[in-house]
Amino acid sequence: MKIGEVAKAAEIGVDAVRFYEREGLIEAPARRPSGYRDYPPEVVVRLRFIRRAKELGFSLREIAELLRLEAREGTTPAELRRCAETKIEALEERIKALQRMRRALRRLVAECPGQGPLRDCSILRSLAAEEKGTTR
Amino acid sequence: MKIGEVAKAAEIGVDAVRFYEREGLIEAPARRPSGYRDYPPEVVVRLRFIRRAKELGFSLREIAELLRLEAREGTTPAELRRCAETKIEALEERIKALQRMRRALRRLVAECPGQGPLRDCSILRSLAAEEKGTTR
DNA sequence: ATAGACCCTGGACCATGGTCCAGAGTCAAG
DNA sequence: CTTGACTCTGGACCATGGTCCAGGGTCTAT
Repeated sequence: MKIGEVAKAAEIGVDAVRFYEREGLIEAPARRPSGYRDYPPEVVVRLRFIRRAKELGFSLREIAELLRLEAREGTTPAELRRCAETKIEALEERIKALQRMRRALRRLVAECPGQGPLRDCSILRSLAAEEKGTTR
Repeated sequence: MKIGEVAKAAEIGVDAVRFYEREGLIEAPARRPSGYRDYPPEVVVRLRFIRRAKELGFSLREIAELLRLEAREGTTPAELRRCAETKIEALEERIKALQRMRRALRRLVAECPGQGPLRDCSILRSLAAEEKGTTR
């Protein structure tokens, strides 16, 4: 596949594809005699993963780490396991924080528009919790 | 409270506080005769919210929208309700995507390091789903 | 064999979300 | 009444994650 084809399939720009290659998120593909990049179709899955993970708020650095896990490139199995577990914990915190935010919004919808004295549905406080001690 | 105090309490830099003021995420505080900004303590909650939401991958624009919801500044109650519901749906997609990713990582931990033929625990595919039609 | 769509490299430029001065004033402790 | 920590404004600068040329080659259809 040519770069324009994979870019379109992954719904990103061709420049982004080349950028990810430079940044080491995808490996440099084979070249045709013309010099054109020639991609295997699997790269599309990888590119879509990158796009979606970015939308979820992961940095390219974090995405690179996830991709390294996927490729099982953490030296030993034990090392890989430890690394994956760290990532799982971080994901869990993130999920919980989003759930708290959702709960606050649900209360806003359920209680507030009734024009009553509107009980506590503070979105602000939904993220007040500190994760001290759990992570890092 | 002086800017250095709120910044420390919210665990961000004083420059960030002034930046958020310029960007309209917090309102310009009263000034002392000296010209020093003088904050009410509540601003700390708001600043912590901004910091945490940023860590969750929200842009300042999105955070501003959430803060507007919190302040019930969506014109009519119906409008506010509609807006909040949109945000809830978006949150739900995000939560689901993170859960899929977590599941993939859990499988990686559970199955792979046993050096067996390692079954399918593709992290890549955990985000393959497209949200077409649901949002927007 | 030529137009139009695509690809190459390299570098300029952009938005976001800040940080880091400089130069000047403020404030609390000793 | 001076020293050191803090604050002010304004502007330069930074990292991230790209986009957008320019100048040139390639490919395919007519």
